[in-house]
Amino acid sequence: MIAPQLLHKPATQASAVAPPKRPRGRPRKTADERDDGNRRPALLSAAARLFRRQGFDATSTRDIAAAVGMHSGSPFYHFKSKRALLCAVMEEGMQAAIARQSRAVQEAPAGPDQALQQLRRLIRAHFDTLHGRGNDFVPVMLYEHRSLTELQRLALSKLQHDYEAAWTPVLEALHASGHLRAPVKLARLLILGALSWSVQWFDPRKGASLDELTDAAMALFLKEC
Amino acid sequence: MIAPQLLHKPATQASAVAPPKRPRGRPRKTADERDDGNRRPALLSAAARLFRRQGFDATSTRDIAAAVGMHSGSPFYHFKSKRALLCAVMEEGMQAAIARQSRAVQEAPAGPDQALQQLRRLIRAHFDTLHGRGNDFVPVMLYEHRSLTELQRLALSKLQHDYEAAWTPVLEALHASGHLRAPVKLARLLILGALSWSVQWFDPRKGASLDELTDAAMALFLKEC
DNA sequence: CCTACCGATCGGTAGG
DNA sequence: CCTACCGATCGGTAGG
Repeated sequence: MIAPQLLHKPATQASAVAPPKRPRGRPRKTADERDDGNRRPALLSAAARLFRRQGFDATSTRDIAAAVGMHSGSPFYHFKSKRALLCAVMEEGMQAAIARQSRAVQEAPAGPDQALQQLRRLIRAHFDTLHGRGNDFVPVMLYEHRSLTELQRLALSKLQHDYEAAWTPVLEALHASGHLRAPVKLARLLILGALSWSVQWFDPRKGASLDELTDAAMALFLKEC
Repeated sequence: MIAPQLLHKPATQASAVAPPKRPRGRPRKTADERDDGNRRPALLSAAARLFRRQGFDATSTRDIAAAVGMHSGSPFYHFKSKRALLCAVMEEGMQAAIARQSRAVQEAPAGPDQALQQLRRLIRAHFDTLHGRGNDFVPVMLYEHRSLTELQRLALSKLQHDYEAAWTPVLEALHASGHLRAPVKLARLLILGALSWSVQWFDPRKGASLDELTDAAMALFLKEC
């Protein structure tokens, strides 16, 4: 019989540098039950931040390990390759972006200018995805798409399609009402490009705010009517 | 004693692999007179193509050397580092782009809608710079800006500024005439982004042509009036 | 521009 | 998740 208090971690512990002691006791059966399972999100976040700042090739797996207090070989316990880690970052980012996007669109109030409000919310949600605090996952995808294998690209293309698909009905409505003159398909590509390119120049600490950016984008793409 | 013929290479020789014989005769004095002086443009073109396709980090200097039939150390005879080669590619690309752009703007006929025609030509010239045959230099700049040193970025920023500056008076005229509603500075950033992002999705072999793309962009950004 | 080479770094792994 | 390590690759250089 094991004393109950031995099943608990010590209260004080240098959590960032020293590896936490493994909890002992009953055997762990599923991956979710493992204590080290919760290092995976930290690994993903650190990788996203470093990949965004330095690029995929310029970031070593040793950099990533060090950023979360691991030793050089340990990331490969969680991900079978550096590329798999990159792909996981992108998938995580796209899932969060899709969730954020559909939340935003659903909040748009019904009314005569509903499509306009929906577009505004899509644009604003996109900027949040790119420039929100800690949102490095999707910018990594925009930059490092080329570093994936063909198979990984295929896995991601469904998520990308879902993300972009949300724009089509809104743009079609705006085209029908005369707010948008360009062909819908090209308009979608150009609009998403205009917004996404902001990762190259937008600095949250100076210049326009995300709200002002959203206003400017709306004014640029839409006719008054 | 060694038979003289053993000192000569065999007469038949695969020319792509074997290095060409040096011309003999009078000594060469200036760099321009050297036979190898004309290998530099080939090196730049090969580097641009490979950097665009594979990325800067994923392309080795050995890849580049092989693409022009050199041996692995020889590119460093022409460029003092891999980064210097990258920077030269970008400078070359920006100079060509600026020349192409000012040619295009000057061709615009005077008239009541001159600013409209100038914007159309700016857009079309930008697409040519990104998607014209052999125009890999500027796309490399858009992708690999991060791989430069701080000093190199500084050297390039003047060229970039000159390129972007050409858009401002045109956009200001269109703003004044009511064709453009968004603030000029943000409009310029968003427009250039929309166009530049096309390196991610445009395929000259299918879908819209560059002329159709230009039409769509004009329709997207401008009001009828 | 070639030959021959170096030092450093990197992704990844075996075994515990 | 750590320890200890490997094979491969890479940018760059000395000397000719």
